Amino acid sequence: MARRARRITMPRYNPADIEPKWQAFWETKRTFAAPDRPAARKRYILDMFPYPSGDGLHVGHPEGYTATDIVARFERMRGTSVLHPMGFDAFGLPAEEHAIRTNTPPRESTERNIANFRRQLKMLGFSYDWDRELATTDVDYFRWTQWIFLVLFDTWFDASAERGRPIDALPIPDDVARRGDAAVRRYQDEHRLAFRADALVNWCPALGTVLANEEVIDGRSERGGHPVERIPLRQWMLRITAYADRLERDLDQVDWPEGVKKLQREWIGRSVGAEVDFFAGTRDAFGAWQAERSVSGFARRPDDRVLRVYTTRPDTLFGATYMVIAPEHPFVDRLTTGAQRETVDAYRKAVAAKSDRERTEATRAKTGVFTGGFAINPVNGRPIPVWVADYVLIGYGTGAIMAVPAHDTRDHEFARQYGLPIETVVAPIGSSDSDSPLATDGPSNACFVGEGRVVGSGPYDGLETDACKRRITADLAKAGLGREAVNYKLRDWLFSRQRFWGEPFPILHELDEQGRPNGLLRAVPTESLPVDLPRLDDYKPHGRPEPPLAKAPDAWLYPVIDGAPYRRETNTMPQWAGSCWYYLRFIDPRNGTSFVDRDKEKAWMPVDLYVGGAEHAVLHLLYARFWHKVLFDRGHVSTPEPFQKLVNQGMILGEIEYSGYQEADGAWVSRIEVEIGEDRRPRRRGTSIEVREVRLRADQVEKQGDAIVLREAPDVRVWSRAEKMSKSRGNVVNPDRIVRDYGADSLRLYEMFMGPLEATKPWSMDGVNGVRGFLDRAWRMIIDDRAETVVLHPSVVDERPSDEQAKRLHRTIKAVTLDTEAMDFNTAIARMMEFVNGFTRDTVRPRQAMESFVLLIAPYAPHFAEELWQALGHADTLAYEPWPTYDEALTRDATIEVPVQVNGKVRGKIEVAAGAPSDALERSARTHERVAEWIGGNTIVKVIVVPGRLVNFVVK
RNA sequence: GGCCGAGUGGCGGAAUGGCAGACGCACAGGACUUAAAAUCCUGUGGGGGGUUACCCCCGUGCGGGUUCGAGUCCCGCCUCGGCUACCA
Repeated sequence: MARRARRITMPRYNPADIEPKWQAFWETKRTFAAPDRPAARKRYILDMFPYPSGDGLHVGHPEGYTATDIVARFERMRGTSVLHPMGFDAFGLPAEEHAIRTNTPPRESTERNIANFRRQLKMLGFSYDWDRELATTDVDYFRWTQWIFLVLFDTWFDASAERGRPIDALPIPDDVARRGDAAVRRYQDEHRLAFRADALVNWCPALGTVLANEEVIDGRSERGGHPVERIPLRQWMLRITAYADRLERDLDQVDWPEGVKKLQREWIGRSVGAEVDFFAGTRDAFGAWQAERSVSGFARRPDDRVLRVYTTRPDTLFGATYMVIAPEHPFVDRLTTGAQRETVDAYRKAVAAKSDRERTEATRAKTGVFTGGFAINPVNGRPIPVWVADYVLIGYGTGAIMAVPAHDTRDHEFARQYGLPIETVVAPIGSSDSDSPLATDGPSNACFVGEGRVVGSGPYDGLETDACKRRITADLAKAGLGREAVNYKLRDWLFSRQRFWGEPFPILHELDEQGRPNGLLRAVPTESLPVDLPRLDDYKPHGRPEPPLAKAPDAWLYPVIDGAPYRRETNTMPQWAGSCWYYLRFIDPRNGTSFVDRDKEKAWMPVDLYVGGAEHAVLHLLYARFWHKVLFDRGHVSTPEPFQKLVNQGMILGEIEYSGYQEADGAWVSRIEVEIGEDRRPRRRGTSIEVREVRLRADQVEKQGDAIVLREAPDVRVWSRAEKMSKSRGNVVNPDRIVRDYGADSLRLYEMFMGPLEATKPWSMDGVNGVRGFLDRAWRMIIDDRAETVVLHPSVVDERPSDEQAKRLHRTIKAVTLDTEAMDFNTAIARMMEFVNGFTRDTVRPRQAMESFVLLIAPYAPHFAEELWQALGHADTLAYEPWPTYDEALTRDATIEVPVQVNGKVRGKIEVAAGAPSDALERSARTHERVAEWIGGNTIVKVIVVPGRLVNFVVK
């Protein structure tokens, strides 16, 4: 027994021994501490830091982390100065919910969860510089989050210079200045990048708390299913819209996946069109108004008599047959006639009760009511009815539209539903074909949203869409009735949350003599930062629609500064805040006087490689870019963009599962006979017979042609698919278990070997086992597994590699180097497997080749490599050993095999010298016996020769 | 509905427009063993032919196209996955 135990623990590859050993080594030697400033070439390699949930890491985390770790270790070995830090995005709802449930401060559970995450990350052997670890919840960290907020608060956007500038530099109009100091301060407050405005919040009376959007599902609270109301509350906003153009434009500078750039562009949603004023008065007064406008020009703000719309299709103005205003539009009351008042009021009330989600449910039929009022189309003087409908949003454009049902699908749907006229004003170019929508559906029913030629529009007839847009817009501008306008889908960022577990705003509200806020704000002086969270007696909701911090002790809530009493801002920042700038703090995490040292920032920024999930493609990355640009404008950072290269790792799904469907009596139902009903329950197609999904084992099914069928009943098709890992499906893979059973290096290697980093891939336990088998074989290639201690395999000797071995070695070095650079980790691993397969067969394994191999695999399986490096006689870590180099000449064969095709089909192969020229190739190919047979008596029409690749005879 | 991505052996996947299926898993056969496990070796897209070396046909979701040549490029579809949702 004793002998057996020794055999297993020593010479066999045993990750349970060597992984903790090397982790301890790296930690005590501070192997991966990054220099303050890079020495030579630098790489800042960053992971999107995790939210430390109570569940710990799932296998998706190590995917991206392993990828960046490989790049970091690879770069260090190439002499690059590497900054590779890790931290925790630790504010968040789950911790607060836990706090409410258990009445313990959220910091306690947060720190427990961080400790668990840290343990798991260290167990995987990532080469982070742990000296730089931070959490967004650290008081030392959010002190600077608050400081940056004050930078935003101190900045206004100078549109003419297109950049943020100090609020002191904001020009104050004379009339404001004349009204005194308070008026000036209010004017400044209105122009800050951080400002306050009324916005709707989700207030749940039953829970007595305000809910985040993600806590509201179908108008009810996620917990308990209680109704949620939308009530207005004074909120902090960040003026991200001011940066919309730059956020869009600067996407050209970064090396990001095109898909992510596109998502951001669409989220910003820049569109160019026109604002047009419709006179909302009588036809008689219209002429006078027109005359007035032709003198005064287009009004900066529309007065009470006009309804202003935004359109991207001014060319369709003649087709506007009605107008729609949003239910929240201030003109609703004015336009509503007595007869319609009751209907309109009822409609608005009904709409107000609906959640955003209900309102935007696309499958829902459009609703709306007529106001009884009319407005006059400025291009033809025709009065058209004004409706109220919730398909028009108050927050976009002007909150009012001209409806052109012939050329807009939404207007078309609405018009058909309420019997409003549809008038065609654009004809598709070349529309005489029978397949045009106009021809098939009849002009009055058609909806053509494309561009074409203008018809039925008086003087504009015959123009093409673009030309007509320009002409009409210019004509309207001349008449003072319209102007070109740009709009964005992007809205200002609602930045406050009614939560405890977030960064407090460093803002004070001035109080009047009665102790009530007078509406004037004061920033907490930067030397008084941080504003820490107070300790609360309990974390239960207080039942009022205001933040939990309103429950804070008076000593916190009502500070006195310079003898004046203030009330602290009680909102907290959203979770996004901390992640907007953590990459900067990593550069200088313990700086007590500045958020980051200017020189260090200059030396390390930008982040060269940023890896994370695609779920952050828009919000996190857009918010961080926005903050970065503000800091850039104010001279605090040196680069206009924070993240140079972005890579999204793909999702890891559960193991492939097979499932079939059965009726209640056990009868199988083929997959194609199953449909999912409205209630999301599966039933037999076209019937009401419910069927249930049954999990099948792999040996119960087989593949027949394109279909997977039941082995016992081959006419029954079944499903084969991999699902997202989820607790409810029971297919979650726990990294702790994988590390225990296979080792961290196997987990790392497997996740990289599964497929391309960016692809969605199913998990496979057999795959993990297979990769472990590779490490076992590689171990035995170098270590004598029959010895009592870790000693080299007798085949490992100090000899020069044979020519054949040298070729294999140099080819492996080349392939692994290029693949690692390109982040093609799966193929790099395949090349290393080939190396092991080759050298395992050799009984002479030159030490030099073995050492190179160990260095190549080091970024991928670092513990494994360190142990072998030590066995090969090295005392120190290999983390900074020079990356192996290859000799291009040694990777090449002297002679190569070239396929010869006849009419594109391979009919033979010829052996030629590697550098053989075309004519030699062709000559050799012609002599090939079987090729000659295939050419036969035909005439050669053409010969294609690609030197080194192939010869192709085209014959007739 | 829109946008993005993907469809290649039994499975995960590989392939600058140039020999489809590298590498791994699984499976099968063999060696070692009293035996099993482990390990090592060999084979493995489908179909057909041949005594062996080997040869032929088909094959990258479907239908077209460009090209001497297409998994790869273009057009039109189908299926699956992800994201998104009336932005005028």
